[in-house]
Amino acid sequence: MMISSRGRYALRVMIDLAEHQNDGFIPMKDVVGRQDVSQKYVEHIMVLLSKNGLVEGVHGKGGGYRLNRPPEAYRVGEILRLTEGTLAPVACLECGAKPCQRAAACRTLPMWSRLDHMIGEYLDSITIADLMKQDGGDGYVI
Amino acid sequence: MMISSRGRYALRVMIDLAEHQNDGFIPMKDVVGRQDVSQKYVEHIMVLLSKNGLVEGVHGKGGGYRLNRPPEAYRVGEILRLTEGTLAPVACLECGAKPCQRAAACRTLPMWSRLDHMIGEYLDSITIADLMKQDGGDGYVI
DNA sequence: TAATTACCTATTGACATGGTAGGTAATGCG
DNA sequence: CGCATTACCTACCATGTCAATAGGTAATTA
Repeated sequence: MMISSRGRYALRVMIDLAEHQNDGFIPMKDVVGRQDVSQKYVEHIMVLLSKNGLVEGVHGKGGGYRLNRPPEAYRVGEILRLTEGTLAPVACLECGAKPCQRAAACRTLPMWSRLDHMIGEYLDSITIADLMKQDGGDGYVI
Repeated sequence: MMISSRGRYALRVMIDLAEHQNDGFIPMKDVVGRQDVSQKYVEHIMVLLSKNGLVEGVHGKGGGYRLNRPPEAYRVGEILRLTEGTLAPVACLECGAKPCQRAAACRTLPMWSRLDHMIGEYLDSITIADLMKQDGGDGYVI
């Protein structure tokens, strides 16, 4: 298993914010009520999204969070890389991994590398706007 | 990160056994010496592979492990599903997961489902025989 | 001033991972 | 037979992450 609750919650919150983007700043209390996730846990995630400029947070009454861009300008890959730390399928491909001695002779590295590219390209091809449609954007629901 | 050392070690051992498939039963001591992994840890993995019929183990002097099939008859996906337990990118797609209440309305499920298919199909398209070639079988090294 | 809301720091319990320890059982060889 | 060799078994351990909770502080509005 690759994507943890942290990343999945982040996506769901972002979609929820996108669906209410015309309502000004949305308090987390509302989002959490709709999405049925732990408020205290989501708070941590929001700090991450906020510090990295994906959303803007405003304190106090009438405050909450708001998207900083239109939904079609958020790639799923970007959000997941931020919340998960990496999307690499194996440790040796993680950003900042110590170089592997065996890399040159490794029989499996090309496979991992190609898998990494596939996953990254796929998740970068989808935006929050795509996820607002139930079918994920291509009309085909599995 | 999706594939742990357990799965990566399993693949490396299987490749090593494939490369020495004409030498009869190969003791783990030899494989571990070549692959530079923990013998005690690999022992656990071998029991799993053996119990599931991927390899055959023979006790005593002159014993060791041997592949039960030709290398081209092992799909990487099969080995990884066995050692990792699942290849699903999210918990709700794991085999035996409790059904999610939100599935019907879930905005992200189609995406996860498609990603799951992509990963599975890719890893099932590669065999141990492919991995014995340095380039992974398509002549293109990233 | 009070209510509301984001944000901060610390802690927790559960679990998986990677590995070690110390055996037992089977097999071949001298 | 006895010994070395090898797979296999059970148990344990250290570390880290995950998901969540607790208990605040700071900013903002009414």
